[in-house]
This record gives sequence, C-alpha cells and structure tokens, in this order.
Amino acid sequence: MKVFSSSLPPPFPVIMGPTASGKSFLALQLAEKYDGEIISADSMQIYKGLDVGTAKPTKEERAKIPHHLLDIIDITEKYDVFAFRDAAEKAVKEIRERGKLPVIAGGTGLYMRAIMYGLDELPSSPELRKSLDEKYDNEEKFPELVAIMEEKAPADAEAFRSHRRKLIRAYEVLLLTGKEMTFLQQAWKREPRKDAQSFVLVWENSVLKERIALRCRQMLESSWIEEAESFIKNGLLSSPTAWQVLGYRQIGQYLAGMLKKEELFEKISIATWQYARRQNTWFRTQHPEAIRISMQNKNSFRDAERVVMKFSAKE
RNA sequence: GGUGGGGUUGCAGAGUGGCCAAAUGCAGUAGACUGUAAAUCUACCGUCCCUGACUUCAGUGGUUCGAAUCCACUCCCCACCA
Repeated sequence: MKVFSSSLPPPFPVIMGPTASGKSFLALQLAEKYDGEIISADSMQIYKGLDVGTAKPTKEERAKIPHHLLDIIDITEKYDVFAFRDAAEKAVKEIRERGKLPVIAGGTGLYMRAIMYGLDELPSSPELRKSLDEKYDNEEKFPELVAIMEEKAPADAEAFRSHRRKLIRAYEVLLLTGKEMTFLQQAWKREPRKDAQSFVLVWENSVLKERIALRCRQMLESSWIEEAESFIKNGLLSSPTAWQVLGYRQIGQYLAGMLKKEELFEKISIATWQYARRQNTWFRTQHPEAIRISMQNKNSFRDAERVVMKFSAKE
C-alpha cells in the first residue's frame, strides 16, 4: 500500500517522551527493522563521557545502529539549540542521501520543537552577549537591566523580569534589532514540518514514576557515582552548559558526605520525576502535531512500533 | 517510677490570647518556555454552593467577648535520672 505521494519523501519518525519512557529502545527497534539511523535529540547526551548519568545508548547498541549527535562535544564547551538544529538537519540530510531512514529520538523539548517547527533567525552576537552576561547575570546588577528594559522595552521587561537569562537575551536582541523580543515572537512560525511525523510516548504517571525510580537505582548501582566523581573533579559543575545535567550535583553532595546513599537515591529520583513532568507538559502543550502513543507495559513497544510505521515511513 | 522537653495543615518546621486556614522550606498539581532548556520561571496547594462560609493545630473538659496559643486531666513521643 502506498500512502504517500511519490513526489515527497516519506515522513521520517520523530520519537519523543519523558525520561525512561523507552524512546531509545523504540528508536533502536525501528532503526533495525527499517534500515534507519538514529539522531539523538538530547541536550546532555551530546557531551562526551556523560554516559551512565545520561543513560546514553550502549557501545553495543551504537555498534549495531549508527547514532548521531552523541558525544560530539566536551563538557568545557558551550552548546545551544541553534547548534543542535544545524547539526540535526545536516544529519537528516546525510542519512537520506545514504538512502536510509532517519529516526530522531530524544527528550529535550526545545530541541524537538526546533526540529518540528524550526527556529526563527534572530541576530546574535557572542561578544555582545558575553559582555552583557558579565555585567548583568548576577543578583546585584540584574535590577539595573530590569530598569533599562522597563524604559526601553516594557513588554519584554514584563515578560522576562524573573528570567534573568531571557531578559538578557531580549536586551541583546533589542540592541541588535531595535525591536522587542515579545514583538518579534508574534511573527514566528507555527506550522510543523511536513517531512517528519512526531510521536509522544505517554505513560501513566504512577508507572512512569516506577520506571524512573528503577532506572535511577540501576544507574547508581552501576558506575554513575565514579563517573560523576571524575567529572566533578574536572569542573563539570562550573562548565558553561553541561553543569545543568541532572543528578551529578546530588552525587557531589553525597561524595561530600552531605547525603546518605538512600537520600541520594531519593533526591535523584524526585528530581528526575520533576523533570519528566516538565517534559510531559512540554510535549502536551508544544506539540499538537504529535501522535500520542499510550504505553502500558513492555508489550506496548510492539504496538508503538506499528503505530509509528503506519504514520511515518512506508515499509 | 522521677524530672524535664515535646505533640501544628503530606513531611520538616514557625507561630505562645485577636492581624491564623495558620510563616517558611520540601514534596505535590497545573502552566510558561526560540542562541545555557536534564536548565530557568509562574500559579495553586484544609473543605465548600469559594470576593464569602465551614472544619482544623493529639484528646476531653475548662478560663475568656475571643484560644494553635492559658488551665486541668488523659493518651502518645523524646531526653535525662532512677
């Protein structure tokens, strides 16, 4: 059966879902069966060496199926959505040129939206931004920026007054374009791309919570603590962007004797759960284009695979 | 058995006569999100017929116009002494 017009390439699947929802597993199954390659859309798995803590696909899995955008930068480097978008689009193009099926899987909402809806080009100036960060990215001076913005860009000031980073970026954009961020945002695109179909893996809260707890336990019992110790020694917690990874900070507290092992487990499970909920909110509200696949247990993966293939690439 | 300190809304923990449905933190729930996003931020968070009403601060009974706050007894917890 032919579902798609021959002039268009079949849509490739984009799998999203909260942590521990089984995205990677599903992506792997799909890639194996349909001659695909996987593109990871994960803001932390891009870092070299953060393996256990980010539940990165194993060496074996990666040997079986090519994975892209894993281990591409060092924790000392900065990364952002635009860099991701460019890298991901390039990977999609190359995989297609090889005649293979791109399968995107990941949990970083913003990155997912960048793929499905694109990003709107806004000017940026690393030098300007750097100086603005140095000046205003602290408790004491930030109020001055708020005052400036209230004067020059009241709508932005209102929208971002409690988001330091966002207000600084808004100021950067204001200086570069003379326009308010909130004004520019009105013109941003809202249509999802046509050459991909996105899916969200949806688990019932209680079940997902259990999966998360189980996985946190396993991660802590394997070599996560050692991994964290060595990365913390190498400055992970004061790195430009990688410091934001979940869990490593808590392990640092444990290593410093501030937490008992069980408390560490509790803290990490809770933080991971909170993260999963934010992800679910994102996918629910930011991705109306996505097909929601309800998951009950391990058997659901078979059904999920069927759903994905029905709506995306043809067999 | 004796002495002292306690029992507060899921947890921790303020509050010692009215401004208390009760600070604050945590957890929980909903939401926001375009160059740091596994981050950051917002709202709600006793019950209800929800711009007001009702039931709460171990229990019972008092004092008082009025109590989580004062008194008495009861039950429980902790510390120390025996």
